[in-house]
Amino acid sequence: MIVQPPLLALIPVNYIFILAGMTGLASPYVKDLVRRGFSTVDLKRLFFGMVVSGGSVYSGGKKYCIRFYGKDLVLHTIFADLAYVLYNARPGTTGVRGSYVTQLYSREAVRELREASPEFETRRGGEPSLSFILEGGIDVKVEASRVLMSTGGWISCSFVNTTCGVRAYPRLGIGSVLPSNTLLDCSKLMSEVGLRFSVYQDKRYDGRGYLATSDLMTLKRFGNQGGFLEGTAVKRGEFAGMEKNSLLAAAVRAASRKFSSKEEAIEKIRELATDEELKIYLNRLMLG
DNA sequence: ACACTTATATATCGTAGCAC
DNA sequence: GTGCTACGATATATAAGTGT
Repeated sequence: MIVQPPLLALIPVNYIFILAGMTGLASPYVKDLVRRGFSTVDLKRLFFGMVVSGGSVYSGGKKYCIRFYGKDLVLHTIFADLAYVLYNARPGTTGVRGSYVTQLYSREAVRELREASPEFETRRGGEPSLSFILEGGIDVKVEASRVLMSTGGWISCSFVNTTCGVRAYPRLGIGSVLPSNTLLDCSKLMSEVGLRFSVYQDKRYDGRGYLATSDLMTLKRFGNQGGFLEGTAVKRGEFAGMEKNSLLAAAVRAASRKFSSKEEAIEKIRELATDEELKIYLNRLMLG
């Protein structure tokens, strides 16, 4: 439960920010959320979601710090914007070996996060629930699914040999060794926004696992609901560096085709993905 | 508030292999 | 042979302190 002075919490943030001209927001994504009338509570759901799936809390002595980690700079911008809107603080971002850390120093934020997700203690075996997201309406859930997929999710495309050629095999997933509680909440969230995942256990870590699917309907639906947040990239493997959404779209289109070799399949997917990136780019131009 | 350090838990993927 | 599920490697991105 996110506890707030009741009235203020439900006033859409845009009333405040339209007046303020939305100055100081760097991320188009957060601007858009504000424009769409997301309330403070809803933005907190997304903010805490980001922290739980890709950050940490630290409080010791007189220090209160919430951090966010990851290689996608856009996500740090979003984290920083949300922190600004919610706590009127400007977290700093520092680069560490090709990745980034963004640090928010706010006693208030730490208190509220601990309240919303008391089980969140990543390296002490905590099993954070996502109830603070599941309590929200459908709009937040859709956005939360995108945010979580962007911080902890992955898209990959591998290949299998068949007698009549090579077939592409796309897979969409989230997590790797998430605790079962978190995993089930995650799965619930996804199914509530129409995405069907299977739960897989990682036998090496008892009770931990991930969600994954190669169901084309789910891949397409996820894409139609906005997919990964724009600007997030594939981090490893054959398609490292590629925009996640481009690979998603390319893999969906390649899934029903046959190729003469793995190399040909990879090349074709690169081509399709470049097309997608062009489309995204043109779209952005047209939207201004 | 920012920057540095460090160990290791783990994120991310490739592929083997099952059932049908 | 297709469509899944499970397994496992491994490079390193995190997570959490600490120093200033």
